[in-house]
Amino acid sequence: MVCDLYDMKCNEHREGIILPEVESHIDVAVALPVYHTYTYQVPETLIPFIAIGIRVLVPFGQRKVTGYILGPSKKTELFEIKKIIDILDDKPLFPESMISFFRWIADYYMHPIGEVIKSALPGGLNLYEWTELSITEPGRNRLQTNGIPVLEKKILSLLDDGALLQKNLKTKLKTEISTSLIRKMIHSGVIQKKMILKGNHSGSLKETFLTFVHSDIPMDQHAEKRKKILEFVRSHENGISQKALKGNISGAQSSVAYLVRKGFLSESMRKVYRDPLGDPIPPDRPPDLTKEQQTAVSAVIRAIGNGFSAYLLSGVTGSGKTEVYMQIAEFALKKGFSTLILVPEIALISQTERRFRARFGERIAVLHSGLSSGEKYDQWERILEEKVHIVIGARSSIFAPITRLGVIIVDEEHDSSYKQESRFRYNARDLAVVRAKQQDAIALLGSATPSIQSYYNADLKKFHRLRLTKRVKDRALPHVRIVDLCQYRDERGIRKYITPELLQEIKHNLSRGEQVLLFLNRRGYANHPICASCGEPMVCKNCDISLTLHKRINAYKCHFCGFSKASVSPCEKCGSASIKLLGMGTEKVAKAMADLFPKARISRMDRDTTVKKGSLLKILKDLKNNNIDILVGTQMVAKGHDFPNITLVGIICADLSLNFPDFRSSEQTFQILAQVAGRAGRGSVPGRVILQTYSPDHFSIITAQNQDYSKFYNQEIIFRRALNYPPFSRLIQLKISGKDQKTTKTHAIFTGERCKQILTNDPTFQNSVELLGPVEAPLPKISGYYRWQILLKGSKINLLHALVHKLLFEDQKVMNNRAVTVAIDVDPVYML
DNA sequence: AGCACGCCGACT
DNA sequence: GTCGGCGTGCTC
Repeated sequence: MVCDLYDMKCNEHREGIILPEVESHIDVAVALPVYHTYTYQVPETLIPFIAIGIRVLVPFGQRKVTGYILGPSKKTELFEIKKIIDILDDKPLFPESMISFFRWIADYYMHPIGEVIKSALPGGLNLYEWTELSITEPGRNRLQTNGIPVLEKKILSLLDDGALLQKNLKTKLKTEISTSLIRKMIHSGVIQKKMILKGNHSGSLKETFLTFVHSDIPMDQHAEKRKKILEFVRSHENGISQKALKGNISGAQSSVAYLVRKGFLSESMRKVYRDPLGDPIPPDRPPDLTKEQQTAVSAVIRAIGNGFSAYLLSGVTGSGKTEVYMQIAEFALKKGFSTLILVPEIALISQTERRFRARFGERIAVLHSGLSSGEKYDQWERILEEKVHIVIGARSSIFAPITRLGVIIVDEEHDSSYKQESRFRYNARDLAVVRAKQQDAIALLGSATPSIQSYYNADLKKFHRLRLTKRVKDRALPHVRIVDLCQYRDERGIRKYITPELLQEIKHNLSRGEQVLLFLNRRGYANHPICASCGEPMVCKNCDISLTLHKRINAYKCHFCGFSKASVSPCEKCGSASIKLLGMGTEKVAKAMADLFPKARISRMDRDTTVKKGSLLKILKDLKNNNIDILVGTQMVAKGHDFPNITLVGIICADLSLNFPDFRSSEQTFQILAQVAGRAGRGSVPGRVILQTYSPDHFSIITAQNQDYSKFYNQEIIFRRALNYPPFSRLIQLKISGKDQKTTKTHAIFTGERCKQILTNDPTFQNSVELLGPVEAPLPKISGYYRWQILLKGSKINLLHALVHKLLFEDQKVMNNRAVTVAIDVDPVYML
């Protein structure tokens, strides 16, 4: 039932998309958080119109909901089978081959299959039936009378302004309303309920197109303009959209209406694709490959079309991995296969995406979180109709509806943004391998700093290893100098971090007109404000986490929940107005640079300066055109950008991620340092890096100095083995959270007890599953929610699955608590 | 998720 | 007695 990642056996393919015509019973996954699928009957007349992957409207309990056809029903009839109400699509929304993928995901991540499919598809498509409440005539009369209960009066007056969905009424009232009161009011006739269907916002965008018919127009005072329009339309052989015409000839509206009415022009609706790509990018041509690149490319293209295999491409920063990807995609295209490229989720458009666009132009589809659901739907349709064969996008693109899949490429495979940390917790990097295996495709994971997990898989020969050890054009790796921050501990303020060594190198660069990149993985000005008189730290009221001062907006901000308060706020405890600003972020570093080098052009690149659409592109453009001398940034600067003019990278403080209470902190630190250092010297001038740290002897830092991945790996793997952490064990984390401190704690302890009971009572678990916790989470309160966690550790994932399965289905009390949520995180990444 | 049912304490 | 709050279970 449950499959081991990378070793799954659920690889069934069903052929053909039309269900057997004799079969009128279908298996449907409803788009709701329910774990089972349901059987429905299709009326004889509708049978020709159904297929796997088509959505249907079905009766479910008291209402109608959207469901997805998974296939013919195999269940025996032990219950009354209802009929489907409607068919919502005229063609499937995804190829049939994806059903087994969805099924696998639902099992592996223990998530309801309907929800899995729903989050895979572009949003806003589904129909649901909701209860709408409205006031009646007797209700209006009652509203005028005196002495009616407060709550009832509130409801009546809200509904008097217009009908409301029951669920919206609940949010508007703020206080919890009982279904009983509503029921009573319906019964007494002051309000009434009606079921209404809602949803389905997106779909194809259609525009009016005009085509030329003839031009024998009567000669009157409008003739000149009409002639002009006719000639313009005539010059467009395939017709022109009304929108484009209006853009070219002002005031064409009324004339067009006339010309259409009289038959000089003909009007038709055509599907148009909304273009999410924005600025055009100049095209490029494939360069000559290095020997190593050539080896990597040919290894992969030989394998395309010959069944599943997986590759790990480890190539140092600047070794030209993207070029390898592009040539593989080009070859796959020639062979008639599609390529899916996953890139880390970063602000709107990544360097990799831009380079693919430059090479392939309109032949690619992009999918990322910056698209509206309409734009996403258009891209989805282009892929589904096989109009494009290269798809590039972030995490959720792993669900792109590609039919003839040849290769799935995961760029920067170590990046944690492949892991989704909300509602449906999955890892797109892992799913890439699973999907490739199911569809007989190639999985290619690439990184300069591969995850320990993937490198270990290569050790186990699950992945073939491909290496790029040299930078392109024989460019040298940057020289990294480590500066021990301990010797500057007693300096005042910013001098603790802007060391003489760093200063000297910056001066050197500025004098030569070369660019500097300063990296600090923390945004804002000061991240640790404390009261100068009583020492109380300034914390967020929702999160129990230190607030960060942001000078630009003149306010303290919480980086977890977004809460903010004015920068003049006094101490909550003693009321003193004098606040000491300890700690520092990119804003403070940028200011220090401006003070030290008043003539230098300084820019900042972090989430605060890039939220506005286009602002990231502007920074990148300024860098490219040498309009920036010093760029200060967070980890955002380390992600896939190519800055050819940067020759000096200063890492202000390398220790920030080293002390996290997380078994992956060394790995994360090595990755970020090696990546940032790799930003230096990507042009013709060799790069230098100043790496400042309080732990100059830590192996993550020493190995990052030489970008020596295998040395890092060999040390880290010893720790993992000794402590039995992944990749030597598997983990499932139960994340328990609730608004009430006490009930959350109680439920966490209760859940822990249930786990312990199952483990001791069932002999299959003996000595093979380890229970750690329940404990309060390292960040015990975020956004007003108290957080606890339980970690399940074992050598076999199927035993961990079996345990959680028992919690899910045999003990309703654990998962069905209304006040406390227990989230299941299979292969957790973020464990704070 | 959303809805109904039914058990209980508080009130006429 | 009955109203309304809340926990529980079900949806083909």
